Amino acid sequence: MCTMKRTKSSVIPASVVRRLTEYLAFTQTFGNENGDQWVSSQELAQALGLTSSTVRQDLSHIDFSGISKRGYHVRGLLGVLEDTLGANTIWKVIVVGAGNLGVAIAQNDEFRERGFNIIGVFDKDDAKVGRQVGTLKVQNSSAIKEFVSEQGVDIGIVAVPPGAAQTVADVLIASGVHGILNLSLSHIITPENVPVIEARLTCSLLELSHRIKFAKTAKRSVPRE
Amino acid sequence: MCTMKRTKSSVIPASVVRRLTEYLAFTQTFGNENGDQWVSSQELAQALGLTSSTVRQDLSHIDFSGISKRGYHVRGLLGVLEDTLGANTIWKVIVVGAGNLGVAIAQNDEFRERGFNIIGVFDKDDAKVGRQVGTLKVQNSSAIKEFVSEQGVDIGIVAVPPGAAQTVADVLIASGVHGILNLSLSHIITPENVPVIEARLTCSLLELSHRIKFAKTAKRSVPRE
DNA sequence: TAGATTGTTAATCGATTAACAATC
DNA sequence: TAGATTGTTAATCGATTAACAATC
Repeated sequence: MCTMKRTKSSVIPASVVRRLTEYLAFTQTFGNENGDQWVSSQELAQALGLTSSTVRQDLSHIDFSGISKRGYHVRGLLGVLEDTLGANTIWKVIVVGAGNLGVAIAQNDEFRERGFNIIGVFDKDDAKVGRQVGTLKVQNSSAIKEFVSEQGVDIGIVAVPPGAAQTVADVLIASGVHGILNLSLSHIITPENVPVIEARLTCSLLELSHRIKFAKTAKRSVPRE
Repeated sequence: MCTMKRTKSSVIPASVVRRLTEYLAFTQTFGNENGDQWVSSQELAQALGLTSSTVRQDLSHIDFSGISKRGYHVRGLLGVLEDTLGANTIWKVIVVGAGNLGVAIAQNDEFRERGFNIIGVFDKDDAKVGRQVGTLKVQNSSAIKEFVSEQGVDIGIVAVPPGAAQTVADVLIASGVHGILNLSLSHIITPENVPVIEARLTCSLLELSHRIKFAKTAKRSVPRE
């Protein structure tokens, strides 16, 4: 199913990778909805609020060619995007922090369906340890290290209160995870070989809050073609 | 409590606003932890993986001055950041989509504590309508418009399946919300006067997945001073 | 063939960093 | 005073957009 193509140039800029995830999401629904074989840079741009130029630049980073006058073959594009983003890889994931958010993440089937297989939930609060979360039981945070190395956990999701985030991240890194998704309010610093993605809802809400407050003076950055 | 200062230049770039939210988060815990009166651009930079130059540039966008040899007064900085980000404003928020994620968001006390007051949860699935979510009952999506205009809802959080996201957004916009937080997989297009922030966990996980897969060739972008 | 759309180069724009005078 | 740290200007770097030859 997944051809062993590699990306053309070795490093794809983060800004481009972020948009690749959007192209993937769009292409997936696009294919389903109207069985179209082809999608143009123009169409992609319009759907995602970009210029067609940006789309073509972005897609030039992956090892896949469009065809003049037609555009990009939808299923082919889908396949290459999946390869590039690791969307067809099964990852072993644990969640640290069994608060509201952590529990919700752990129970969310969507992640599993997309290959992010949550196989453990941890909390340092004894009152939460042992609780059932979907098919899993909350384990004590002291067990993280052993669990990660025994199970070969790839990704740690950090969903703890701000003060504890860096400490938890340090444990995860020492335990051997390959990447971290940070949902906690405070920034996490990791060594070069452990990428971290910050996905903090409160920060996003504050950004929105600012934009609303100063909406009159703000200019949008979404071009229409 | 909130001095009526305004930002210096009318528009703060989105990249800067995003970091302001991080400065805020850091400053809040920094103040609490070690009662320090002053924080330098150097310290902020180190904590957040930036250069001190970036920090000073960023802070030059807000109407607040540091003092040579000492840095920035922590409480003062905190106040101005809160003003700029609207962190001391109470917003009325509704959640559309009562799936796992939507329900988790609605029940998460942290948002309420930070001024994002969730006063309604909606779903178009009759099976979910009427269910209790914390102190709220899930309402039918058909009631969104009336609810938004009557209650003066400011922010709509979209947590529905990808196909439905734009439709839901359109209803929210027509109903008069001032901003949208999009948690659904697909991109949302809004008119200029309704800012939208994309906060999609699956996209973040895919970004992480890519970075892990191609870690050897990737360069980190977090400078150390 | 003629027209549309790609891939790519060059131009523009914006964001980050370096450097340093001002100042506490 | 001497030294440290700000605020700001200028330089660099990277990302986006425009333009157009190649091509299907």
